[in-house]
Amino acid sequence: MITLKELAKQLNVSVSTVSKALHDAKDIGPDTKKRIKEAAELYNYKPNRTALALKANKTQTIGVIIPDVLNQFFAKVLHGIEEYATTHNYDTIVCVSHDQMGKEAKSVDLLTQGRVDGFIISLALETLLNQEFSHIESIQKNKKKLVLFDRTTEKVNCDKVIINDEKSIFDATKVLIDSGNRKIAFVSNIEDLGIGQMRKEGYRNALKANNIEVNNQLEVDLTNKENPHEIIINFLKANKIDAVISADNTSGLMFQSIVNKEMPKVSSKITIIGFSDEKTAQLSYPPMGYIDQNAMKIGEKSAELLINKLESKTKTDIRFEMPFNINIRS
Amino acid sequence: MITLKELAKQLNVSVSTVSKALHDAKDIGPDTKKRIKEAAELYNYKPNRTALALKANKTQTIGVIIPDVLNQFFAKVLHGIEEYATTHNYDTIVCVSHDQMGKEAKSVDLLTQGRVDGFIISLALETLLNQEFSHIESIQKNKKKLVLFDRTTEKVNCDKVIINDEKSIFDATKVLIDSGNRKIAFVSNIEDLGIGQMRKEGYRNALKANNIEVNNQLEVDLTNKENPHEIIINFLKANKIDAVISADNTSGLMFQSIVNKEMPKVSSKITIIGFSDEKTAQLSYPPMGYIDQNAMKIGEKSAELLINKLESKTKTDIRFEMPFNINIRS
DNA sequence: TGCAAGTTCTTTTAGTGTAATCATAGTGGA
DNA sequence: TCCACTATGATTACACTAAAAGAACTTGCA
Repeated sequence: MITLKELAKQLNVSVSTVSKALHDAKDIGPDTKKRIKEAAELYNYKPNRTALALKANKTQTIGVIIPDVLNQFFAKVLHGIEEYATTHNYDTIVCVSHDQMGKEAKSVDLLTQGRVDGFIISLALETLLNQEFSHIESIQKNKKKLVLFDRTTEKVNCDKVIINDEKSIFDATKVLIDSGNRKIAFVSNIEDLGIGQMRKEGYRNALKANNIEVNNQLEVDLTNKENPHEIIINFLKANKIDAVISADNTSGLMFQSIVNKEMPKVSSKITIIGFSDEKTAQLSYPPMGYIDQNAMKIGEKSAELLINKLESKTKTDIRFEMPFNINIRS
Repeated sequence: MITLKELAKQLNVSVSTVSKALHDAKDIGPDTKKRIKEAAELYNYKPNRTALALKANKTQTIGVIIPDVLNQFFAKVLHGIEEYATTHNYDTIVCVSHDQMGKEAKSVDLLTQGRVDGFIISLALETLLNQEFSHIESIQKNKKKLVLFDRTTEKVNCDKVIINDEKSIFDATKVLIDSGNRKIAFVSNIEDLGIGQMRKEGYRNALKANNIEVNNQLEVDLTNKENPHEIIINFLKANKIDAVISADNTSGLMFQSIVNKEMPKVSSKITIIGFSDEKTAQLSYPPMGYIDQNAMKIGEKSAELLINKLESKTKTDIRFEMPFNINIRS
């Protein structure tokens, strides 16, 4: 952790000579330059990033605020952000809002004070319920850049990376219908989220579009339930189903395990699709179908949009809709 | 983002007066103090953290380097770190090593240059294989503090938070034996990790300690296998088992789903224990037993150790062994 | 030969936001 | 009048970069 000053002293030149030499300025003599560079190498000199940040008023750091790191979706997005940021020479500071507006606002506040250049945020549930965005708007007031993803709002103008939740479930349901399934159950443990509602809409709309009656007997709500297994078992006893759509990334797994146990003879014939990925889908047997939201790409895209704004490569706000893939076992 | 200077100009006083007033220095007149504080409130003045960092040579930031964010264990540890750090007024910069030594070293290098005060690291697989720790040692050379967790090494002296992998599996296996199980299978998809080996040792030692013959026919290796389902199915056909121990946090789930399908009549009688948590265990039916490593607490403890060092509350290196809990369905 | 102009290298200065130390002006009491 | 005290201001340092200034030297031309 040697500084320019110390290096200069060692070499008996001024601080600025060292600085210039290391920046390959043309007005420094070739031998001086060489001498200085060698010394810098020797002492492993690296400019202090804090000092650079202060001088340039640019921290090369992105603030990420997500509702939850334990959720696979957000973890994957974070992963994508981290990867893109690192390769573009930015650091990533992570804050978790726990879906609480207060924590979200506090994180924004803390990071705004010269800590980060911009934010990538997926809004807390509470923020969306209250429709209270003043803390988010303060980001822009303070001239920081902002990208929202997944949990966004129309009330704030900024870059956004969104997912067409309605369409993804619509399409998945249609796939099931097209393969001849009629009695399609809908399981969800995120009925309390807006995206949960939109996904349910997608399911219902797909049924309607194919002249299948919507029957809320087939909609299984596991949200915050104590006894999900019992609910599913009772449901299976009461209803004969062809296929299952899961609105989240875990209840499909649970469903499959129970179907296997309770109705092993037909379980292979019941197709289950959830929001998941290759690896997780493999955990169920037979492997679940899954809607891949490309979570990592969402992270990468968000970071890309933000960094482009920070480096003035784009001026206008971009609304990017991430495409999704539907994979089912054949 | 108003600065002291601007505030001073507004109020027609000097910068230092404002600074002092806001710090409640006793040598500032009460009405001046009040006037300044009101203005600071009005303009929402907050000291610039970068400037503070430069001045105090303290960033109030922790660098966390983990092999993978998508792994539930590391995500939980990160969560614990973030939580403890936030409540103690530290930010958390996250880097992912992807188990590559090069990335780990680069992250260390980048963050060492005045970016963070200390590190919390779980070593990359490659680092452990190569037994090459110079980049880790450089942290201490640069007077930064260091805490290692889970994937640690005896070759570096620092605070450590460790898990007794051997004992956790040993105890879990013993629980199974004590309930009368004899043919206990061992499944793992982390045979390539040191902890995977230690866990297998724990399993074997428990068998030996209870006079049960170790039979490597019962040890199922799924590490990096293309067709894990097939392997498990074949295994089940060839061996009649009483119980299963999983060395990782996913293969147990897969096993349960397959057992349900292939042998529904006895599947309830086959107890499966893996490394997991309440919520994940619930995804299998019947719910898996699980060894809870208290991952979040590992994160909290690591952050606590680091921050205590940073704030000179402790001097000596601490080696903390995190206790674990074994939960099985009754 | 002498000196201006130009070239090459190096140093000085300024500035980023903050806080601690040091300095100064003004007031009131002895 | 002078000291002590109060209130405020100026300076410095943190590590760095960029712009401007300065010094030393060479070149070119009368």
